[in-house]
Amino acid sequence: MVAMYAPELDTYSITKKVRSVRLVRRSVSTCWRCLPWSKLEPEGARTVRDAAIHRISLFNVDKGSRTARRLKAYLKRRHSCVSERPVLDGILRGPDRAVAVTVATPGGGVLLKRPRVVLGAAEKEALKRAYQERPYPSPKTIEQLANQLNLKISTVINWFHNYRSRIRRELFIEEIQADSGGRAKPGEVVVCDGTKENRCAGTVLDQSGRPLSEEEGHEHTHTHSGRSLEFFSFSETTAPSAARLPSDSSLRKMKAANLNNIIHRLEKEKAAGHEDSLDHTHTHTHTHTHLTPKALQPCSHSSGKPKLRSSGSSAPGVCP
DNA sequence: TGGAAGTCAATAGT
DNA sequence: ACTATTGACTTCCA
Repeated sequence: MVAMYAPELDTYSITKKVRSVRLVRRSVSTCWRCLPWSKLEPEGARTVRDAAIHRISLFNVDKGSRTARRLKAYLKRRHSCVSERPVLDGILRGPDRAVAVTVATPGGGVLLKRPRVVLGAAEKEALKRAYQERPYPSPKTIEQLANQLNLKISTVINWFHNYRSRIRRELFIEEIQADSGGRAKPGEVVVCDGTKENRCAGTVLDQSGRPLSEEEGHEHTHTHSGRSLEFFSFSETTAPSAARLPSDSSLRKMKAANLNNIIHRLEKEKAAGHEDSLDHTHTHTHTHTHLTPKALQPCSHSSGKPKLRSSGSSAPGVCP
């Protein structure tokens, strides 16, 4: 029910207003009152569009309310606008309450279905290689990547965000499993790809699951390459569920406890002089085991063009 | 301001 | 029809 998501939405008045001008033949109450938010398409969207076109005051909700924000996000996600001034900007404008639905252009703004960007295999490969080079690319690098791949900058940014997030999530699951099964040595993690397509790209992560940037790798490596790095193999049983992980506080607590455990162990190892015996010849595929928070900050400068390779990979940390 | 975390939804795969 | 994947988005935080 919409009410579950937007309890303050005045569906009755919406129905009344829309019906009163006979904009839609279909039952508006069906559109707004009996369907979950996710099922508003196409009726819900049409209703919004119709209302927008005819300048109907549609939503009697606070502009900053969750309903308003959710509606805006919903529309923004699912529609684009051919108006000169986006419909979205107008929908939630107005005084704090009684937000009016308006349309900027004569003839009515038309909400069009926004096509989903589907990255091609070559683009994904290039992005992954760029990620291996620099998990935290600078804005300049992102721009260059976007240009080279003919993508929007926001798409590249989103891709890196999502990619890091999903790698972290999978890592977390593996660490939880490792903790219970004693299989892996957390903190010394070379995570494979994080996607179904290529699970072995060899990304180096820090103790919190954050991949190091290229610079960080150079600056903070050479410390524990003598250790045996654990290559996680993402199990088919856990990976799919990763996208639907519970997000409750217990999970956070588990993660925090796990990370504390990792840090504690690493510090003990360091105190025991493990680092003295480390091989310093390896490159940034291996990460420092005791990175300071500062060292974990993303680099702020660009190292130039991302090194995109068309085939094969000599990128560091890549699994054979 | 940028990153993490969480969420939504389009699309592909089964 | 259902599920998994993944691009895009939001909020929160340092």
